[in-house]
This record gives sequence, structure tokens and C-alpha cells, in this order.
Amino acid sequence: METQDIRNAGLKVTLPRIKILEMLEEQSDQDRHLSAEDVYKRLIQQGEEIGLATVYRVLTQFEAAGLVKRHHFEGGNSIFEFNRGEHHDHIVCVKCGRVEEFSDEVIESRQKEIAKNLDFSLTDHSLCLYGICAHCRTAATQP
Amino acid sequence: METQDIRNAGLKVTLPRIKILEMLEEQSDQDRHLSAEDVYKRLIQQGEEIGLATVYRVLTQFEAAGLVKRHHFEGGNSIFEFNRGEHHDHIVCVKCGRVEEFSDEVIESRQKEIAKNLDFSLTDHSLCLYGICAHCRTAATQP
DNA sequence: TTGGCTGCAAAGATTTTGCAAATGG
DNA sequence: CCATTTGCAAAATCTTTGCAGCCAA
Repeated sequence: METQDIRNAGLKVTLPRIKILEMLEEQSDQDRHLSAEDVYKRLIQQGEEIGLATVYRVLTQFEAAGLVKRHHFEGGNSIFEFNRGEHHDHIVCVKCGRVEEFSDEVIESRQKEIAKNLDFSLTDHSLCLYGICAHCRTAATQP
Repeated sequence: METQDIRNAGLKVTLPRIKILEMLEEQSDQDRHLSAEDVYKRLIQQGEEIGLATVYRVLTQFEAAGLVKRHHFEGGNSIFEFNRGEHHDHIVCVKCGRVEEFSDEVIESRQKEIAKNLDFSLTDHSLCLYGICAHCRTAATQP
């Protein structure tokens, strides 16, 4: 139950927080990466009366609590994703915006090596590949 | 001469463009990664009368021409860097903002492999490590 | 000369904050 | 109850755009 997650974060269990956390947990693999605006629009569509400012505040609090991860893909704005614990990186289609996840042990260990060599104690990293997905390549060839 | 770079980009050779390109080329290894605001403030300090809007326009044009690279490190705003051609990634100190560059063949080839497996044709990537640099760790221990 | 370029101010986009009313524990 | 939380509107950031005058070619 997401109720417990919210409580564990030291936050009161309120309707906006439950709805937002539910939404982030339930998104299918194909669009689990939402901007604050995305979350807000979906809440409105669901008939919830939750303000955009609240969405920003809640997402920021969830981020601080480690419940969600914030990404800065190309485009300036923040993209949020429920934190399922298992680390992964992203590949984004620059045509359609499709996001896929991957994780690679070789890359992970090289990163640690590099940080050690440069004498940094690594706290985090972000790796994002950009490309054109198979579907968009096909669409381009046969319009 | 940066004059030729500007001409090759199909742009007129103007004072703002020359000054901005000079600045980006001359920054030492230690702070070669500047926001539009950084560039603007330094121009003012140098006594140049160049508007912030022009800085944004010129940087965007330079980016389109491949003369500079735009990064989205943590913090929302864009960071610009002169494009010396040789690809590299970054490691940023989360305490002092120090930026260092590195490049790693193992990571590069793994990325290509991953994109191939997911059936994306890779166009770009961004990898940024975050950590605490040796200097900041020392400073924290002995305040 | 003339089309591109610039500075300024104003508009946009995204995110944060102040505040009174609502609400969870 | 009462500290937190919320919604709204206003402010703060960062970036882009419209326009009249300026300038490189």
C-alpha cells in the first residue's frame, strides 16, 4: 500500500499524495516517465481537484524521500519516475519520445573505476542515450 | 581564427559572436562550462555591451552549427561548452560544482551495443557522474 | 543598399512561494 | 485541536520573441 510509503517518508497521508503516488506506480512500462504537467493533466482527467503547485510540491517531497526519481532529459523540464529500487538508465527516441530502460553492469563498474581514478566519491550518475527507435525508422521509410 | 568558424556556420561575423566564441574557447580546463547567464556576466565585466537575449540567440545558433555543446546537468538550466570535436563525458562535484572531463572506450562501445540490442539507431548520449571531489572531502573533515 | 543582427522590453514556459482555508492524526 | 497541507494567485527563473534601429557584406 502506498499509504505506508507516504507515512515512512514522514508525510501525512493525504488524498493528493495518494493519487499522485498511485499514478506513478501504475503507469505501464511504456509511459512511466511523467512531467509535473503530465501528472497534473491526468489528475484533472480523473476528476481530481488538485492544483499544479501541489503536484510540484508533492513530487519534490517524494523525490527527497527517495520515492521517486527526477530526470533531466533533453528539454529543460523535469521528468519524474517511481523509484522501484532497481537502478537503471534510459534510452529515449528523439522522434516519438518513447523511453526504454536498461542497465548494464559493465558500464556501472567502469563508472566506479573512473570516479576512483579522478578521486571523486560517487553519489549518483545519469546516463541517457538518444536515438531513433525501430518504429520511427520504419515510419520514415514508408510514410 | 574564430572568424572562420562563424562564417562557416553561415552567420555574419559580428562583435557579439566573436566575443562569445573567444570566451568559450579561452576558458581554462577548470571552468569551461558556462551558462548563458555566466557568459553574459563575463561579457559585462569585460565592458562589452551585449544583451542577454543576444547571448541566448548566439549560443543557440552556435549549438545548431555544432560549434558548442549544450548540457543539461542537474539544475534545470543549460550549460554550454565549446566543441573541440573530441567526445567526452563529465563528472561534477555536487559540493563545489567543479567539472572534470573523461572519456572511456569501454563505456562507449557498451552504449553502441545496448542501442543495437534495443533496436535504436544511436544519435547521441549524455553521461554525467555526480560525486564529491577530493578537495571537498578534505574541506569537510577539517573545517 | 539591404538582409541579417542587436538591444530592449515584453511574453512564454516552468517551477516556487505566500497566504488563508481545509484537513489529517 | 493544531501543525501540515492545499489551492490559488503572484512571484521567481530561465529562455524566447517582437520590433525598431544598426551593421556587416
